[in-house]
Amino acid sequence: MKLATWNVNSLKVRLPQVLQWLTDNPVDVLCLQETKTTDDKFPAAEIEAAGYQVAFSGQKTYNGVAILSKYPMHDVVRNNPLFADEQQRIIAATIEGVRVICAYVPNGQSVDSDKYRYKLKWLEALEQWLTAELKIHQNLALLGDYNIAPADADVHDPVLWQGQVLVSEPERAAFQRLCGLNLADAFRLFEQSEKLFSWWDYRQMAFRRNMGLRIDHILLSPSLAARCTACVIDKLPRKWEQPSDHTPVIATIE
DNA sequence: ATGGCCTCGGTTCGAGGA
Repeated sequence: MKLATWNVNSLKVRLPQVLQWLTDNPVDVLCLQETKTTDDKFPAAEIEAAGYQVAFSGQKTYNGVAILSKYPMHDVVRNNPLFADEQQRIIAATIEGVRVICAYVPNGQSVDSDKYRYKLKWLEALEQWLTAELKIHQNLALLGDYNIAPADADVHDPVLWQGQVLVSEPERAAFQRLCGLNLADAFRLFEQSEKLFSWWDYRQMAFRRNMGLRIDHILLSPSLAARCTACVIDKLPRKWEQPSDHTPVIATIE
């Protein structure tokens, strides 16, 4: 089973790329973030025509998440039941015995902002909900845009980024608390090259200069981590015309 | 160079992203 996550930065703009990517990478499950579209405008027919079932939770202009699956989805849940949130940032479904949670963690803007405090509260509530979910589901995968680079190895220039949003200690501590629920960062289960990232700013020719961060992650419960044989970042779509600033991450479960 | 880009909504700019 292959599980993937991709922040597409507008599904309306990126739908052709998503369909192309699925043709090239026929994963079983693809979690999308920043669909930026209301549910009535979601391109379900086009995705279904490509052989995927779809569950989505969107809003106008901002946020929005979706799960694309080759297999039926059960017990679909939108948002964290422990956290009242106007923003559509979570959708979950059980697929082939795996609880798949697709998350778009708030960006936080800057460490002194209200948005940052919202981010930390949001992550705390996510931890609480995951604790309950893990008691119910042995096989659980949390995929998405975490907007956190967990360690300096995930940052192109740790000195430049020190203390900044996406990298700050409270955010990293929140990420570690998720790992403390016995969730494993699939990417770090394997030996990886240095300076592999999942996001690059549109400005400053950041992609060409590999000025990136690894902020898109797949966390796996112990039973899934034991069956995980690979986790890779696919840089290719970042080289396409009019790309998302994020690129897909894929985990293989045997 | 305390900024550069992309998307959206909806107008010709501001908000938000990261």
